[in-house]
Amino acid sequence: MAKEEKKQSIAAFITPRSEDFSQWYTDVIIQTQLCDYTPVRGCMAIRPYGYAIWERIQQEMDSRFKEQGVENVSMPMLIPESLLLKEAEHVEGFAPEVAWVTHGGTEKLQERLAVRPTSETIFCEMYSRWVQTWRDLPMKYNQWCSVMRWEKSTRPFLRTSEFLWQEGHTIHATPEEAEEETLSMLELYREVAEDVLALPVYVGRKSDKEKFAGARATYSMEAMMQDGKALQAGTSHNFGTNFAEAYNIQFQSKAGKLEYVHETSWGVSTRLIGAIIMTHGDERGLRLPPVIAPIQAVILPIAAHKPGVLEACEKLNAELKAAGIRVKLDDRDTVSAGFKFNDWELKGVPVRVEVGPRDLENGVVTVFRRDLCEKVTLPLEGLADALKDLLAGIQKTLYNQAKAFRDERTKTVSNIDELGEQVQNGFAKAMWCGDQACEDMIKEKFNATSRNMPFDQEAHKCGDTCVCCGKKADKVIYFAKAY
RNA sequence: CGAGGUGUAGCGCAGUUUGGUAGCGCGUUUGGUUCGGGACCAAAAGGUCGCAGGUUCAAAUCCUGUCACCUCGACCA
Repeated sequence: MAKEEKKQSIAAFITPRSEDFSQWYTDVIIQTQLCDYTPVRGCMAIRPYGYAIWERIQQEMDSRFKEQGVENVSMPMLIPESLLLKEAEHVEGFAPEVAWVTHGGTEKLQERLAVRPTSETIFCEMYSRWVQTWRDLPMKYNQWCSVMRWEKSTRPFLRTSEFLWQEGHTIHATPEEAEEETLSMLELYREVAEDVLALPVYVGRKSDKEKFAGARATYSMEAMMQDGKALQAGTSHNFGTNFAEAYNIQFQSKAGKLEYVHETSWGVSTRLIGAIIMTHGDERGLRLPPVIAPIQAVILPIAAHKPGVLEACEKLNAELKAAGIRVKLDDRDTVSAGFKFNDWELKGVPVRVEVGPRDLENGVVTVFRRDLCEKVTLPLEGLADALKDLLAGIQKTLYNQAKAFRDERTKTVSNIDELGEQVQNGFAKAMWCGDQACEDMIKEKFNATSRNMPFDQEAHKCGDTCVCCGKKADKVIYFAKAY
């Protein structure tokens, strides 16, 4: 009976995922100390454990950017109103969510300054000064920074007023190069999402309705959360010469002619952390993919007061560290082993290595893998190599589980009723005529939006009439409710 | 911006209907016993009840206003 009570109190730490997904998410992020609410409306504080995940994502992304010849820069946080206003579509898209600086100290400013919601405009302005000739091209710059958008409703990591991200901005001499850049950055994002974050994604092109304000074409990767809703996890835009014309970014070509540059931009944000939580988390809390887990393995001394236990743990700690595993020895003597088990499971550490007197007698350790919540016994000898294999296996398992879930919840639909039903549950793959009126109606009826159109349309073709209006249709597209 | 909800100790809440000494659980601190799945005992610290005004002998409680946050919409990179 006492046991039952205890069980209930443990369960009470997190709202069951099955009961209330939204509350589960909030409970998990707060209790794992990834972030916290602040006195600033819609803005969160990212705590050390959450920021460590972001740093891992940054490292993985940044090294790949650099391999692609992208260089990092830093642009001002404030953008003069006149500069922001130069490209009409862009302004219209962002105006409702811009925060303004109106005063410097006690003096009212001559011209308001926008807190950047994104930095296309300032990059354009600077590119127009920096580029002269075709020999200067391409220019491929990126910045890691925060931006601010005055969102009406916010959720930690998924949509906050201020958020951390990277924004890459490139300019090219030809449309072909710009398109190639746009697609190769999307591919880079897909690779990081799937191989590093274990997030299966659908990549494809956005409809005109859903594309970025001022873009000729927008491509995205879309992940499915455990409630069946879509999360746009990264975007890559091809602006053509749209911004170049508005901001007068010209260069002299080989033929001696003045031409506009072809421009791209692409970004991912701390939203990816939200995606990891909502994709891999379970009833016990987080499950972090080993590649980005700040702590990959935690060593837990059992009966630490018994002779030899702590020493063995310290030795193992040094060995695993030397082998390149991000390991932590939890030698707190203020909490029980049972508490630590739950604590590290909540925090999603991929493996836990238990070292107790009984293990040491037999020259083994007890290893718990967080993905399957299973315990296995491994020999102490050569443990580092065994753990590396195990971590690789966990990475794969998390990806496979997420992919199986997504695939199961993605269904081809052929009429509006089927679509309406399917988007309650997951992604609907359908044929679409290309008319925005159909997207509007689907949004109106089911609160679902088009996500993107797969690149290999022929391979995904699933009919020839529009899911909404029934007219002739030649586009395959995914619909879903989205975050 | 619309609908609903919540503001009382670090956290979670009761108390508000019917005004009358500020409560409970968890956590924290100290000491002791424990230690292979969220330990136990004892003692202690901690709150101008979101904020402002009003009614009253007396307000966490009633009235007016206001702010913040949460959920669901609407809006949206």
